[in-house]
Amino acid sequence: MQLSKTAYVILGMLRMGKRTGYEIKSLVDVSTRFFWAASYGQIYPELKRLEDAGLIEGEAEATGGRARRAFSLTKKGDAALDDWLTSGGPLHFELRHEGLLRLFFSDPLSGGERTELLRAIRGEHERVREELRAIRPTAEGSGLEAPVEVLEFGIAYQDFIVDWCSRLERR
Amino acid sequence: MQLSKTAYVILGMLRMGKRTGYEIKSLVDVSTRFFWAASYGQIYPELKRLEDAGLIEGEAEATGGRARRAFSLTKKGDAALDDWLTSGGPLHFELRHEGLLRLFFSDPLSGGERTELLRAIRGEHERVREELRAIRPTAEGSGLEAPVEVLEFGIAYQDFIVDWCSRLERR
DNA sequence: GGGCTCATGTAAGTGGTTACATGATTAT
DNA sequence: ATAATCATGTAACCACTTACATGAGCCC
Repeated sequence: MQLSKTAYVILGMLRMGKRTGYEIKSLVDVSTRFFWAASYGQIYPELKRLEDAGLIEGEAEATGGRARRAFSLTKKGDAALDDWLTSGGPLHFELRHEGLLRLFFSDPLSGGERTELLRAIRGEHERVREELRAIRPTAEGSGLEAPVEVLEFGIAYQDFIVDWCSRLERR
Repeated sequence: MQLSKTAYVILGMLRMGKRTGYEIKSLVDVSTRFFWAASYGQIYPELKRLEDAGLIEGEAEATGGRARRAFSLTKKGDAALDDWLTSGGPLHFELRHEGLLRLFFSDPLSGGERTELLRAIRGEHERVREELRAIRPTAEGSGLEAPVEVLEFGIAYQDFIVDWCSRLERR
């Protein structure tokens, strides 16, 4: 029963507590997004698949508002998540970075144009860094350790790229 | 005439000289791959589209061996590449990192299991770092500056992640 | 009344990978 | 002889994004 990585994002979020698809998406946007994004177009169909496979179960909650279905892990889903977390095998890693791509081909550009490009790349990463700093309180308030550590990594990671751009700009 | 990023990879590679689809793929694998990968399934159809759009032109070379078609940039293709290199707008940036994802959900794991996970992540990045170091001579022999700079970034980047893993492992 | 957040979904499209089919030339 | 490399391409599939449709409740 080959699950996609995004399926594990959902299982992981559900282990932290019963949640709706909407809540999962909101959580992803303030946590895993910078190293694993997910859209509604993935989440809702995946919830359906996971439910059909018996890894999660949804419960209708008529809270007066619009109908909502909150999901929780079944024993089977809990086991599947653990299996994935502790399994060996290669860890998928992929980077797509248009800035580096442009820089790679930048030899024919003028010095000014190259500096401008570096500034643009740095700007993007500064922006992401600020976004990550903004969600720090949320992560720290969760009571969990790992999300904070990963977030700190994210901030340090953006810092690293920002510094590298600055250094190159000065040359 | 919206071009995909991968189309620009092709245009960029062709500006460096006339090349076949096979050669482009080989070049990508020893240069842009770690921040922008491309497969034959993308390259050959994209070459066709670019030719139809008049951005590149192919010339059959009957070199005795199997029929091969080497492509070069047209003026139009050259201009399109320059436009992209100097245009403003947001730079697409995306990371997918299964290791960080697992780490994010690792609170329920034992200390040993978490350390094992960190070691696995570090191992992957050490492996990529060695691959990048191995292609250093190729980049340096190209006579171009930018590819070397970007490669050095790649190595430093892998180093950064390796160090971060080591630090966490010791805790 | 208007805009925001909560909430659920789907359809169309994009971008990309994997696996396959084919075959000549070159190196061991 | 046989394995690796050069070389071209396609079909099926997968993962993901974007845009849309719908609508209730809540705050100003």
